[in-house]
Amino acid sequence: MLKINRMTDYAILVLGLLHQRRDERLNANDMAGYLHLSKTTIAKVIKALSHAELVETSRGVNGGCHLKIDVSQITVSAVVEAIEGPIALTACVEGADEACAVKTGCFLSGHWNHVNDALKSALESVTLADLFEPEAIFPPVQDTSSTASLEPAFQKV
Amino acid sequence: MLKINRMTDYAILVLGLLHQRRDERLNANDMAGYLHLSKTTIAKVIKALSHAELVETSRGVNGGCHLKIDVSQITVSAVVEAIEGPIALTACVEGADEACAVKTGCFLSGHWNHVNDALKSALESVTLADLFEPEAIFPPVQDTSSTASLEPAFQKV
DNA sequence: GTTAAAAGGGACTAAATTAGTCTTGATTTT
DNA sequence: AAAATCAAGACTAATTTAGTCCCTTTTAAC
Repeated sequence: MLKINRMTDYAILVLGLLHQRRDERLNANDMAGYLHLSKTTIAKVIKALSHAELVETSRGVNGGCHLKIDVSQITVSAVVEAIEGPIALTACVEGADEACAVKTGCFLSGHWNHVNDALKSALESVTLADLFEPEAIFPPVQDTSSTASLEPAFQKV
Repeated sequence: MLKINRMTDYAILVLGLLHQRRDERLNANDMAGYLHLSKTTIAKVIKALSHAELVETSRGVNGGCHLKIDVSQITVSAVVEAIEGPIALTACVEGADEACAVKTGCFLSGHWNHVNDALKSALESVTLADLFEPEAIFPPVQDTSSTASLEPAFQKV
């Protein structure tokens, strides 16, 4: 159905949370509480975001994670690529994980690149700031301990 | 990885074949031979294309299938939608198969629509004619019987 | 009419992908 | 040292996608 996957959804939530609490340093456990996701899943997302240099992490006691660049500079495309790898509609597209086996001589060769580029720039034209918009992204939470009071933006199926 | 799925690939091959041999009426069996795919898989693809009114089919002896409209009027988006259903990056998007469970009050609500629209128009801006281009799409085949001499444009993994 | 060749529809199985968990190791602060 | 935290990667479970099969309907040819 040409949809982004769940992990990418989560990543956007994580980035939204980090944006809202951008003067704090949140660890995976905290985020899990806020977002009602398991710590390990959050950890996996953070790993990818860190790898893509969208967030900065620090280990050890009081370690955690914060945004490396402002959400106005993070495109949807960047998040998708951070989690799902290069955007490549088909194996025929340059930059695909595994090259199309019949590339040479394939009658579609090259044409998919156009489609792909169009798609990519569509995703590049929207930043997370556009996505989140003005005010109150997440309703403020008083108690960061046991039970978080925040509903997930996307329901866990 | 945000890729179109295999069936959509096949659909594009089928449409390419129907375009090349547009004054014939091809049945699933013939196409299977040309494209090195199983008859049942082709049948499935045709079913969807027929449903989307991209091809016209006729049953019975000497039945088969041909393009309903010219490839210059078939967008990549139309093919994707024919096979994979409405283009909806997330459940938050209007027209998604199953609505986002927390739509009301979801802070991302509406914003995904922009992203999705951008993406959709990217896919709408390219027709199959653009994809196939000028000449010889499929190398001419002399013998339509047992062994087809045509390589598949996408390798079956 | 009967028969054979086709598509239509839908259920089912198998394969592939994605999500989620767990375990072990490396860092860093107290 | 000890505890908290991220890093890496293997592993399992869940979900999705691909592919097959069976039975029905239609239609041309005999």
